[in-house]
Amino acid sequence: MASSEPGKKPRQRADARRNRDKLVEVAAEAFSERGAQASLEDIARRAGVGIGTLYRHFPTREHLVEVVYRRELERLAEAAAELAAERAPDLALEEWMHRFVSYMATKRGMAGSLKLLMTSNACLFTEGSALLRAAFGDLLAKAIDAGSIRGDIETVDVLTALSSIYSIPDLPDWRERAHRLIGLLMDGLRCRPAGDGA
Amino acid sequence: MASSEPGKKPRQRADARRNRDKLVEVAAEAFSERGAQASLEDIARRAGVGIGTLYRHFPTREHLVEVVYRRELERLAEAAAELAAERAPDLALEEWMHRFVSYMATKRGMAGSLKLLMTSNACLFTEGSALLRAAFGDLLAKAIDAGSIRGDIETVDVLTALSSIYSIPDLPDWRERAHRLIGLLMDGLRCRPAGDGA
DNA sequence: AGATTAAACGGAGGCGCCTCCGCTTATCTG
DNA sequence: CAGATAAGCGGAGGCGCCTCCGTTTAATCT
Repeated sequence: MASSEPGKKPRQRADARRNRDKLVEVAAEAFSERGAQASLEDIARRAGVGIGTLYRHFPTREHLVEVVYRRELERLAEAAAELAAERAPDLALEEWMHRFVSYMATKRGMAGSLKLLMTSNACLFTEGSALLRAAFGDLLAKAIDAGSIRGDIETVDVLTALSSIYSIPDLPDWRERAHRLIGLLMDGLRCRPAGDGA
Repeated sequence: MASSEPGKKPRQRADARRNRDKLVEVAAEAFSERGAQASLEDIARRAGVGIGTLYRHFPTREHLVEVVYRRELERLAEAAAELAAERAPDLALEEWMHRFVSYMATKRGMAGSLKLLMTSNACLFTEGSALLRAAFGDLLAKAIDAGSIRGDIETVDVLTALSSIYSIPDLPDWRERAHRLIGLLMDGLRCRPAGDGA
C-alpha cells in the first residue's frame, strides 16, 4: 500500500520534467511574439523536442496557453519583491508597471484561447490576480513611505489608471503608447520640490 | 458610359453561378450531417469542383456557413405557403413544426461558426426570423379558422412551446425527442369531439 | 465561324494539426 | 554493474487549411 501515501510521487522521470519546463519557456516566448496561434510544431522544434512530446505534456493548445499564462503571472508577482529589494521605491514601482503592461500584452495575445478571466476589463484584479494586487500594493506603500511619491494616493486610483492604460484599443503601436503613459503617470505621482502652475 | 447603368451586370459567367449553387447545396448537406466543421475539401469534392473554386466563392468558412444558413431560413419560410396549399391545415402546421426542428438542428450545428443570432435562445424570432414568425402565424391562423385546432391559443404560446422543444440539451437522440414532443404538442392543440377526463 | 480576352477553374504544394506506435533511456532491482 | 521494465520520446503519416498560378473556357468581338 505504498501507493496511498499522501505525498504522492508515483514517478516522474527527470528528462520529462526538463522537457516540460523547456516547452513552457519557449512557448511563453512564442506566444508573446506571435500571438496565441503560434505554431505548436515550431514551439516543439525550438524547444528541441518532438511534436509528440509537446502533445503528451499538453493535450490541447489551451492547456499550454493556460500554463504559460499562470507562470507569467507568478513571475510578475515575484518580480515586485525583487525590485523592491534592489531599487529606489519609486523606480521599483515604475519598472513594475512597465512589466505589468508587457504582461497584459501577452495576455491580450492569448485572449482568443483563454475563454476565462478576460470577459471584461473590470475583472482583471479578481481571482488569481490577487497576487498582483498584493504585489502592487506593497510597491506603492513602500514608495509612499519613502516619500518618493505623493501620499494622497489610493491604491485603487492607480490601479484604475493602469486599467485604462492597458485598455487602449489595439492600435499598432499599442505597447509604446502604454509605456509612454506610464511615464506620465509616474511624473504625476512623484513628489516635486514645490511650484505653482502658470 | 454603358458601365454606369443602374441595373449593373458587369458579367457573371454561367458556370460560375452553377458551381456556386452546387457548392451551397452540398454544403448544406455536409453541415447538417457533420456539423459546421465539416471538411471544406470534402464539400468541394462532393460538389465536383476544385478547392480553389470553393475558396474563390467563399473566402472563409464563415461566409459559406452564413449563406447556407440564410438559404435554409428562406426555404423554411417558403415551405409554409406550399404546405398550406396542399395539406389539411392541422397537418400542414404539424409538418412545418417538424421541419422547423430540423432547421434548428442544422443551425445548432453551425452555432460555433455563427457568432451571430445564437447568443441566447430567446432571440430566435428576432432579426431575419421575422420571416419564420410570419410563416408560422399564417399556418396557425389557417388551422384555427378551419376548426382543426383549438381556438383559445395564442401564437406566442405555441412559439414558446417550440422554443423549449428545441432547447433540449444536446442529448444523443436529440432530434427524435424533439419530434416526439411535437407529436404531443399537436395532440394537445387538436380539437376533439368531446369527452371528459376520468 | 474564328479570334480574342479575361473570368473562372482546379489542384499542387506548403504548412499546421494531431495520432499512433516502434524505439530509447531513466530508474529500479538484484 | 547487468538486466529488466515501463515512462517517455519523436517523427512519420494522414488529414485539413489556404494560396498561388498555369490552364481552360464562356462570352464577346469582327
